Amino acid sequence: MSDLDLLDSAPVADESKILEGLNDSQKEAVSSPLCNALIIAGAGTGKTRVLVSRIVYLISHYQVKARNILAVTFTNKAAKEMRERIGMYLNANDTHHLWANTFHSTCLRLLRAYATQAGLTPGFLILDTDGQNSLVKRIMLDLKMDIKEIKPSEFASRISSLKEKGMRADDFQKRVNYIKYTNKKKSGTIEKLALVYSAYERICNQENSVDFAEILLRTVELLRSNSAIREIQNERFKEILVDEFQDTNSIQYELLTLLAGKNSHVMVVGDDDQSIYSWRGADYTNMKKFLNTFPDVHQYLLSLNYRSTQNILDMANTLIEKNFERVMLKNLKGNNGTGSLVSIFKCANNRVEELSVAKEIQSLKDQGVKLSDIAVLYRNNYLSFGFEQALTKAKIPYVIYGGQKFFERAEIQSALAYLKILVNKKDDTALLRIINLPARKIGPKVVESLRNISNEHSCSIIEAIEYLHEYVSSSDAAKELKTLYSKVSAFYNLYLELLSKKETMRLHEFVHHMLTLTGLYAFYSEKDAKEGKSEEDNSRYKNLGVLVSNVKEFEASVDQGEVSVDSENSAKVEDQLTLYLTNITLVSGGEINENGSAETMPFDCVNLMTIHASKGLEFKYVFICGFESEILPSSRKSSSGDNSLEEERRLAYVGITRAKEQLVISYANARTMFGKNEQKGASSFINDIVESYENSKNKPYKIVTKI
DNA sequence: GGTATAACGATTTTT
DNA sequence: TCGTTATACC
Repeated sequence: MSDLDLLDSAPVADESKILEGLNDSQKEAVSSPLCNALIIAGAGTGKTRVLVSRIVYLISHYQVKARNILAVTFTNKAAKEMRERIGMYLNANDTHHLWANTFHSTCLRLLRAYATQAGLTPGFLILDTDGQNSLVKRIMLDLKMDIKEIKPSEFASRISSLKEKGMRADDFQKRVNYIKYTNKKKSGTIEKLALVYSAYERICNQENSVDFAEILLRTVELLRSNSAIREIQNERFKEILVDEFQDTNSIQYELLTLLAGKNSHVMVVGDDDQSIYSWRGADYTNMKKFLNTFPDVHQYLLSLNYRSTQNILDMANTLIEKNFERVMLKNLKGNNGTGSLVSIFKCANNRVEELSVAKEIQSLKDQGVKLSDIAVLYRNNYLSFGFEQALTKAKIPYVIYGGQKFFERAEIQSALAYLKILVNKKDDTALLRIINLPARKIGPKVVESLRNISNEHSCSIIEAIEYLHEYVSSSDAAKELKTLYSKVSAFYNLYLELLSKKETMRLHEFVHHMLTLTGLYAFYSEKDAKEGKSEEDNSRYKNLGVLVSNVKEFEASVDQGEVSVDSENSAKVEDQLTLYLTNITLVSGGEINENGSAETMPFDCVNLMTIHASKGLEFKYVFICGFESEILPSSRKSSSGDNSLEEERRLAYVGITRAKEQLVISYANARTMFGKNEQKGASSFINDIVESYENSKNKPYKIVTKI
């Protein structure tokens, strides 16, 4: 046993303290024996607290070593929160050894450690959604497909969901052949998809890049096929905990079965009533599956709600009762008293709705309510516009969650593309983005010739240029190739210079240098000027500067050891730039402020967001707007799941259960949308609730008419 | 290689 | 309605 291991097993917090303040059912779950367990945790019932306490309990009571525990979440935000909360109980060493991460970073860590065995070249990069779309587009154009008929993004997302079902391109091709054989018609689209998928798979391999779904699928395949590696993980992960289990898809489920060994235990926490991502592949029936397939699953139910008043919970309970496909029926009980009645604003039209909500917020503000305690939620992003206007008019500050993300901006993506080709010269997707940006007279003709060479030699475009360079320096080179090289030589020299400079300076200095040398700074500041953008207001030039700051901040956090450079299994020390690029595609935390750090609002303001984005959050005052037919439930039929009505109901349920003290539900009888005037009226969900309380004297709501 | 014009299409979103 | 995007055309 090493010194580290001794430290590792030292008890950290005393047991009574961990269980202190928990209610009986929470205590039961936290102190569960070492076994497989399913915790069904209703909204606001302290699910994260139970998970955190359980981990601490495993270490202090069962003497499980921190390094033998794996906690998995869906979002980085949730992972970060969990690590922070656990960190308050554990010593630094335990916290360091514990794996508390998203599914994707967990898998990525394994893939980095076993890159070769997984069929990857170390240093592979992650292809984000934009990159994926542009690659699919490139493929479809090459295959002479009509990208108007089928949008590349449509195929891209279908490829992702195939991967999430564990289906590879050749599996899919076989299935398509079978369908073609049995059902002669209507196979056109899927035949095309099969072609695109197989080309996509091939190019990703060539370019040494993996998309999000690939990270999971490759890990599953690695563990499936390599029993030695699988056994190491089984040995290591004795206790596995999963948050938001209702959001797992089939590949994630399989991953869990592969990570858990015969002697491991899996504890999953979830709420089927809050499953709102099935359109993205999430399958809450995994909860039932878990119960039926894992051995001896203990079940725990948390239904005491610490968040909301009983009136709010009654609304939620009444609504969700209409769902038939629930895994576990639960009725949320609160301990915060009855509270005030839920208001249903019945508005003449959307303008009235917007003004009424703004007016109500104004009066809360006048009562001294903190604006950050207020949220305006809506089903669709485009509904935010009217509320923005009304709030602006009333001079009430607000933030919108989930606008355009910093790293998705064109200028940032271009800068990153330059960085990517320096780390991974096989990344043609990145190269094609910037080979002629800023313009350097490398048009489609030149690019085509380069791609012909790269196809011939089955190498990347940069490698093709390298090859050209060598060939041209030899005496009797063909004339066409000489002229071709002369057109790209300036770019090639730039590439070489960047490559060598990269090694001589600090990363953020290098990025700054790169932006100057490539001419991106000049290019974008000119563009800003042309469009009359003031230097300050979100100019692209400024954003490039923010990128440099962000890199600087990243460097500082690496120095402080905050970013885990995995020391176990893999002895390889990652290139810092690779690490940065991976980090921002996988862990980019949304908005970034002018200092390059994760954004927190410096002043008090109202929160505007979709109901989806509000999951996991809570606010004292919540307005759910546009609670109308065709909007909620949405009139659009989902492509895959046919239970869309139940999912929409769960979505409304999630919205309602965000509110702690006061809830306003509003709808408009008439709405101008996309220039057209439409009559909509109350959501069927409102009608259902009203009907349920028809003969009741104790209605949890009141209807307020606004004209 | 940049600009004008037409055409399109518009749930939800994390990794 | 409004923003993005592909295409045609200098």
